[in-house]
Amino acid sequence: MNRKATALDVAKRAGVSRSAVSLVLNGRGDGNVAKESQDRIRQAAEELNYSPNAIALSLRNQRSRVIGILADEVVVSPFDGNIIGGADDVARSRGFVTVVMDTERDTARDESAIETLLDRQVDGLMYVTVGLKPIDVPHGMLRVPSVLANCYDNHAQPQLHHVIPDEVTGGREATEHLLELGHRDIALLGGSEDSPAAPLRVQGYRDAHAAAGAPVREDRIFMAGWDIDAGYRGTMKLLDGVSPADRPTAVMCANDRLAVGVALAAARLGLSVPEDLSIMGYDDETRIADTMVPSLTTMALPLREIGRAAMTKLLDAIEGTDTGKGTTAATMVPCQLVVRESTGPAPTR
Amino acid sequence: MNRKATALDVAKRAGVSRSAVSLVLNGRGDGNVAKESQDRIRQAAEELNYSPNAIALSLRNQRSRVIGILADEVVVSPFDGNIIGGADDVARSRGFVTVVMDTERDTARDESAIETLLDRQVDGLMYVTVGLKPIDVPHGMLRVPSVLANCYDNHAQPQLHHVIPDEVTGGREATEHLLELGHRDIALLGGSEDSPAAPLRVQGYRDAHAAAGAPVREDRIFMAGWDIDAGYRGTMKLLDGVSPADRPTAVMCANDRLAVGVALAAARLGLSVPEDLSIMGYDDETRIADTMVPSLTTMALPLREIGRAAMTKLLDAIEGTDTGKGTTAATMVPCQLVVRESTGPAPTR
DNA sequence: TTGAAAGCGGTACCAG
DNA sequence: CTGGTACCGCTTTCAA
Repeated sequence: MNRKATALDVAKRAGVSRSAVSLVLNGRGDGNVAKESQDRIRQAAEELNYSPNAIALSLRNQRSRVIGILADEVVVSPFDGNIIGGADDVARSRGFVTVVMDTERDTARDESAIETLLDRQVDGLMYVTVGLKPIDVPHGMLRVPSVLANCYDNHAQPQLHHVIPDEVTGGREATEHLLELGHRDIALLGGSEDSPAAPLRVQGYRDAHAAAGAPVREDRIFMAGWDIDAGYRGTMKLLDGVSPADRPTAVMCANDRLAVGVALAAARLGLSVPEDLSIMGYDDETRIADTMVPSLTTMALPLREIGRAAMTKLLDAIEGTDTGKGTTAATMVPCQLVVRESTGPAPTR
Repeated sequence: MNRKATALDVAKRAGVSRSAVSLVLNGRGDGNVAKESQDRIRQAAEELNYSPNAIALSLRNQRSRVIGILADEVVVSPFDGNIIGGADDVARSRGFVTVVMDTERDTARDESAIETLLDRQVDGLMYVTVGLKPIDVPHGMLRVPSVLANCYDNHAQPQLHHVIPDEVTGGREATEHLLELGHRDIALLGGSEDSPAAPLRVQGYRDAHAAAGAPVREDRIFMAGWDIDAGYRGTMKLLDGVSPADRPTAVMCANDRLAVGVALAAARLGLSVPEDLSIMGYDDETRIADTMVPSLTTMALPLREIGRAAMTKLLDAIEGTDTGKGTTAATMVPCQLVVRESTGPAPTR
């Protein structure tokens, strides 16, 4: 627990002044410090295992090279973690460090968390949410460069750039996959209206049908919720006791957990997947979609990419690399179809 | 993006010196500063929305009131997030802030992450892992007070206190629950040997049998893995084509995802849960165990409590509240049985 | 009761 | 090429 070496320690050991140490270790030794001293300094630093005190640096430079990330729910979610992972990748590669504060869904803590971060001189701020959602941008976020990831400003005049997945296209491409397999009666378990992602995915579902000239049956669309039991119950309602001719041949789900419920219900009803029924997930949730039996065809959310894009935008703004002021206030990142085993050709009847 | 007010700003506005501001705002105004000045100072601070610069404070006090948390995989896991949540609770309540760095399973990044944290003057360090596991304690952790959560020191002479779940008791109590329901033929899907948790839970399973005088059938124990497909395939091997008299009446799983696989397989085989087969999970994974159909009886990992206990231990050490040096080097936190719908009385035959 | 000054660990400027 | 010095924002000691 002994204290770390300081620049002064290094200077003493090398027999020079602190300023020399600073110059050399920051690569501006040539032309300012004698070659010989440079070597001694570098060696001394090595021996003492010296690295500059980031706190002192921050105070001096008025910038900390720290990006504060405010998450609403990383902590219990397998989802937005990937956003943070992607953001962290980019930050590290550009010499920044991220610190994460999680409010565990208590938005009342937003402001004070931001204040804490601001007191620590963060150079920028990023707000991350688990699901796509509108937020009230905490006041303090306007005081430093900031960006929103997977969420967007609730206000009429958005002040911050946001990066979100392209849910409409995602919903459309998922549906197209099913249509291409010959399905013409595709049920939709659509999540619930409390998430803005749900209606967007439904929109994609409609768009795909329209483009294919396939009629949409409104009675096939259920806003059921997001969990396994909702998928199970929805499927039971849809299929139990229904004659094969009247059954949808595919179910598209607003997330993978719903799809698990659908598969469970199908199994109880003695239906084979995908022979009798194709199941399409959404999210590509790790350890769920890839390990289901059969494994789930799903629309992967580009979480990592969202994090990367948001952080890139943010750092560009901080470092003044940002090219245009007039660039769009939003970035849409495409989702990615992952074809596995739970979807197949529509059964002939 | 205007700069924050400093103590000097407050002093000017109140017409006093910086020292006075410092004294008053730190509660040591009485006896040192005139009542009248005190009021003016407090008012000025309020008006300027002043809060001290944490960076400067850290530099001055040589302590930052920041706890660094190194996580091996929060980011993609729904699990150890709760440990961090619990730890953060405790830290905040005691006036500390936590900053999380995630290495995404790349232990090569451990040392440098710790170094980064140390450069930022963290007052203490906590290492958190997703699953129970032995680790090589990064060198730097010995330089400040540190604690291990959900993991433990690989070395012969452990230097750090660790907080882990009591897996043996967890495995035993889960088994006891089944035994009490009358089950005498309980299969075990035990995860895999690469996790130290697996053999401990198996040990609990054996202990419970021994205590109940029930023989253990070795051919009922499978080290299958941890995912849905492993649970599915294990169950198929166990039950498919086996006459009812030769079937186990319950399956105990090393985690909830295995249990999902078991339920799926049972459904395909036309078996009812829990009437024909009881299923016991482990972990109490959010949104899985509680929303399965039927919902899973499971052994909840005390993740939040682990985080709380570890942080408490750490802060006690930092603040010198720690009572005894000779206290145990480890804390075991009990797991908690959560009874839901997937377990029931053993079928009579 | 108040204000001036030192120092935490750096960096950067400037005179020598 | 070198070392002294000011300053980042704050706390604390000490002298007035």
